Amino acid sequence: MARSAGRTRPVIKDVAKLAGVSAPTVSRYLNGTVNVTEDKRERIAKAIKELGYEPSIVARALSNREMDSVVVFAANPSAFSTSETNHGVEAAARKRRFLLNIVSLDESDMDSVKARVRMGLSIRPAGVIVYEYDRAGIAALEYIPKDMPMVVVGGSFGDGEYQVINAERDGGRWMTMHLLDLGHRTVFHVGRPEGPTDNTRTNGWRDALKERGVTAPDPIIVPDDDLEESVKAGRTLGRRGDVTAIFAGNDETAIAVIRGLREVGRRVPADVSVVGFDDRNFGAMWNPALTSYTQNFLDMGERSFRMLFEQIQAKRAGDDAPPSQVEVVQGKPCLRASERAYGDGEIA
Amino acid sequence: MARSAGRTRPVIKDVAKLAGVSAPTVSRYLNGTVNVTEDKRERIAKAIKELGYEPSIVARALSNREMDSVVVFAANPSAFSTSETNHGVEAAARKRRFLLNIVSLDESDMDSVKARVRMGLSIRPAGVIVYEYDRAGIAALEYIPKDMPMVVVGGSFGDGEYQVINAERDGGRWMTMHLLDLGHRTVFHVGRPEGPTDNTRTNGWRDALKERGVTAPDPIIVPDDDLEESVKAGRTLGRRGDVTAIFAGNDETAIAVIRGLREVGRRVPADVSVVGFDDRNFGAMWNPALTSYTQNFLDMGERSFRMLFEQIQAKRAGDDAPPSQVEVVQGKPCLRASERAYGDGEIA
DNA sequence: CTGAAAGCGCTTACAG
DNA sequence: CTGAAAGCGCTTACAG
Repeated sequence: MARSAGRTRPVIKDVAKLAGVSAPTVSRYLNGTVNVTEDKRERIAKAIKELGYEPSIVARALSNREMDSVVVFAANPSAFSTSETNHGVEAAARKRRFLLNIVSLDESDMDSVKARVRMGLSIRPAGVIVYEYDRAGIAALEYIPKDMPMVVVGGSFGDGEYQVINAERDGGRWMTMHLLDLGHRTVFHVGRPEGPTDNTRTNGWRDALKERGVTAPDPIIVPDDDLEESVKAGRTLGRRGDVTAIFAGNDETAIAVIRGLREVGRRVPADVSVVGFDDRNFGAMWNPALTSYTQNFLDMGERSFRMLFEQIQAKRAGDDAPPSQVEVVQGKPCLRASERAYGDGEIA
Repeated sequence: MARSAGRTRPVIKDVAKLAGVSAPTVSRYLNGTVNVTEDKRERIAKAIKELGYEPSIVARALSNREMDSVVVFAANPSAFSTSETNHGVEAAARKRRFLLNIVSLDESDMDSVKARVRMGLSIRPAGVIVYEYDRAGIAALEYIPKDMPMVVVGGSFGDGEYQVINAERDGGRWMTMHLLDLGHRTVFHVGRPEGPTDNTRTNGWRDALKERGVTAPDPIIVPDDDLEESVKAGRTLGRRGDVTAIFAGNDETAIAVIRGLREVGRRVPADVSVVGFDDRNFGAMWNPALTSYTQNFLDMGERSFRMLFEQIQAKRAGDDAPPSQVEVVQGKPCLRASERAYGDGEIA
């Protein structure tokens, strides 16, 4: 547990003195705003190295009225999707020497959203990223000044200007199509509450059925974290003769549904095909190994920062904002053993 | 997607003018460093409210040479333990109006540790929290100045001054004891690579066996994320006649071990008891429902910040640093159905 | 191309 | 208790 000795950090003036130039010249060298003659460049570089100088990002921020920092506003901060996206943002930000601030939002405390956003903005970040999967994220938008570079992650294809969307809806559509392609007449759905955006798995399921011209059965919506309800949904569906394929809103739900199905004597996948979503929670080791769909949140995070950075650069250069854009980050299916073609049942 | 209009924020001078006092007086009111007369207090409070004034944390930071911010250094940023601890830190920090910066470390890129730490320190945070579960975390310590308030999370009971430790080792000991209490002669272990601290599950397993005077069998260490190896370990152990109880280093491993055991014809828990750790990944829905051990990372995060804040306050007040301390955050066992008393096998 | 001056928005001695 | 002044460490017009 060695700790280095605490000596006071050198400042720009120290560098200037050692290099025999003025502080503004060092500043210009650092920021590349104006040309600095070659010999001075060299002396400055040498001085910086010798002193181990690192510019104060705080002083720079006060001067620039803006900090080289992004703040991420996210409800549900300990979800895998959130932390993995954060990680991607941080990695991309670090390359530009931007710091990441995390401000959590709380779905169950909507009153605090405004205060939290203001607190996050109090460092005057260069830009913000809002995870718009839920009401808190959407509420946050209202408090973010219009001229602040911003990108919205994960939400709807609404009227936002800069968005990075994940394949929630596309994925749901894909999984449902897959089941339909296997010959199932229709696909039932056990999903989670939908939230405020339309980029949802459940909508993807609806899309697929609609495209194939089959009427969507009523979806069964189970509260988050209530596995017992999902087991019950499995039993309910298992007792019906016409259920041969189920798209579950996530892997936990799928596994609970399978349990319910078995409790009423249905085999998976022999009698009923069940697929999940997220590819988390160890579905690959399940019996049968669970077919699922995985998303690339790391990539989403990186792309979000890059999209934000374009806006920041344009703003700093005094240019027009880049054209608005929506990037869709595709996930991919993980085909395993929990589903099968319709009619193959007797073989199992 | 409403965005509020961007007007420029009021500064301390605006408040001073409106309240009919000087800026330093507003500052004193805000920081409570010196008494301000009642009538002025009221006028200032009114002006702040009227203008919607929020102090610039950046300007304050430049003046104080310190920002109201904590930086967390953590490798493995998308792990549940990390993000949940972060969440706790953030929640506690927010109460003190501190911001949270996240800087990820990378186990596979030890060369970057120094640069990342320096970058994190470049905002001059009031304190830092280092997650010391791995080599990168430990390496980071070296670059943090001695006079910087710091708390170390999760690591060993080493020579650190301020530590918040989770129940890795205690938990491992508890689970092993539990199996021993059920009458098993010994407990085998399939664990993950141990890392650099001694606060590990595997050490807890050793502790328990030692306390009971039983010689520890060789542990089987499987690489992270290599489930096949764990399945293999299950097969290997299953072929031996003397294996009746296994403590797995986490739930994934436990489930893979169970699979291996079954492949060679052993029943769980009838023939072999298996327990996991972490209580993640849906072990409760497994068949048999997996006995495991859960930790409170949220609480760890909150405690870490509070411990840090004590140091920060002392430093700012010019007082001596608080006495060094180690807080151990206990987890708790989740007893389910994957283990049973030794000798009950024939009943199953 | 480069330096002296002023300013970003606070806080902290220093007088009163 | 309170105000005028100076300073935190940068950057950006403004002259040269």
